[in-house]
Amino acid sequence: MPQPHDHPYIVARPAAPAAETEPRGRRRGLQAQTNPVMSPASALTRKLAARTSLSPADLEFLDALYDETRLVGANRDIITEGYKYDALAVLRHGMALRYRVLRDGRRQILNIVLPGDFIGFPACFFDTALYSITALSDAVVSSIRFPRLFQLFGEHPRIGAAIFWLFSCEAAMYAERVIGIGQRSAVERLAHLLLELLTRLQIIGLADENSFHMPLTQEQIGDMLGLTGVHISRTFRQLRNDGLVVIAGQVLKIKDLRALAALADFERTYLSHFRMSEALFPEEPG
Amino acid sequence: MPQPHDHPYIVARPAAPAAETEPRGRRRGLQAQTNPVMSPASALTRKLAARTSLSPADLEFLDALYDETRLVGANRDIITEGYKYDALAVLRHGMALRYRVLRDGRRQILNIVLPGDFIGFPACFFDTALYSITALSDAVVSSIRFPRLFQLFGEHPRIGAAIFWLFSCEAAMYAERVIGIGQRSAVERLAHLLLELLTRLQIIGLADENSFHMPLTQEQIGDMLGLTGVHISRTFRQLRNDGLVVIAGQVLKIKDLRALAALADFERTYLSHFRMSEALFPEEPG
DNA sequence: CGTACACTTGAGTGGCCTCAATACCTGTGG
DNA sequence: CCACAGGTATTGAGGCCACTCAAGTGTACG
Repeated sequence: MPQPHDHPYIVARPAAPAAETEPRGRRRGLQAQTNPVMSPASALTRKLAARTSLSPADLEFLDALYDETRLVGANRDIITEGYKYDALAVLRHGMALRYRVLRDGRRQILNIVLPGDFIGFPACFFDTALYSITALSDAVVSSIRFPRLFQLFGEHPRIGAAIFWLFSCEAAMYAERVIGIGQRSAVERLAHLLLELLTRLQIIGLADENSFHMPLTQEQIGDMLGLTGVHISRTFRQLRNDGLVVIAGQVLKIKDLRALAALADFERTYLSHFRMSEALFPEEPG
Repeated sequence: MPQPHDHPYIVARPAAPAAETEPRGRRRGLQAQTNPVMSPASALTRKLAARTSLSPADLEFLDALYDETRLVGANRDIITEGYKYDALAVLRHGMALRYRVLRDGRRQILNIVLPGDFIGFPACFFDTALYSITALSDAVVSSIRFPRLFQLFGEHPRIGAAIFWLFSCEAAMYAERVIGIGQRSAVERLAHLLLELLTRLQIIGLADENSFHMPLTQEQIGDMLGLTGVHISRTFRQLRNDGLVVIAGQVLKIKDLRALAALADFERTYLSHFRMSEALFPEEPG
């Protein structure tokens, strides 16, 4: 994957446009990333394999896991609130936002969906979707129909348990956001979000030691943290003035990781605790 | 259980307390559920049966579901953050709070756990618990060890799917709280909480048409909504002045349900949407 | 009758919001 | 090439919602 660092989150685009100064040929064409969609292991497989040991049969099953794959253009809904969906899906490529719009137009972004994350939890377990999910960039989504999901639980218990555990992570991340919005100040929330993004992007190989490409506008960050975009700008300035972060273009670099973590009360543990309890595996498979 | 009316929200107390202002013989709504503590069906079984049809074998399995049962006194932790737990548990009796305390002492209450709710999701799927759960009143907790849980998924797929769905509800409730704290004002949040409590208590038969016993102090409500207890007091006054609610003793009565729901932008659907998708059952069991 | 706890209410403060103006970048079209 | 529009970020002025601090009430309990 030899791309520079313009849009590091687009994993598979072969000819990624370099810097933002360069002229780019076509804007919203989807054709670029079609063929090498997911190289040897998908993001989901990587996430699972990092947490539990998978048998060759498991890996084979994961390779043929998806029922259908579709492309979603940037800024288009993958899931729309109120509609019915009867399959679980996985975001295999690109990024997306899960959000809800209230009657009066206020919007709350619940979380950012990264490659390898599930889409449709908890939506697909309800009769109609509770939230909308919109693609931040061109995205690739694959679906898993329920029969296959249950087959999975029956025949590949380790994968089933791991997926169970991924759902737990999802719930835990919502809970962490409740804590953040409920109790922390604007700087703390922003610092926490930056560290969360850095950590999650590192896990799937889309961030280096201390910098990453910020995929969100300041207004989106505000909608995510219960603040206004204007105030996000002021808060960023504060972080910059304190020498904690540097923003160059759309690349955000964390200059003092320890200080930022201390400010945010960020416990890396809360993401590294995201390892599966061994108790989930009372018996080893053959 | 020999104490007087000090903790009236303890479900199973035979002599339900009266409101302190008016000497009426029985409390409204609390009367019905007094003696049949957990009789014929547990709260969990009732919740499941309301959503899916259970075979006699399923019911029999549910009756013998629990591995051990223990009592927890009021104000004692059922689960403590940072410790390891290797079983899923169900709150069978009493109420509890799930919360996290930050370094500087701020506390965020994530939700209130009612009879029939799971304890230990997502805690038990991590190596150490992410949050603490403390008993509001004397409580009865039963645990389900993992082997039995997996047995359940293998041998009683309908129950397994239903439990899956309950976890989805849990995640969705966290997400709703994010939306509430992130976007709504103090009155809206409080109104929403009151309606959520009313609805959830009604489902398990602990509330009547428009009133219920408020199990939380105002400071606890504040910690739940990201506000201070003082401001909860002011907000309650506003709701009282507007003729929306009445508080007598610890019984909260909603006088104008429609107006309160409109104020809170409360969609009853968001709880009634909590019915399981039929898609979860591609095939009927025998 | 004194302590403890929850609730109420007031006065003053502060964090974040709203409104608004400006600058910048990018793509589009004259 | 420049003009223009749309989206994004920055910065200022003023306002409001919720906070902090504090005093006072009512109830429960020893």
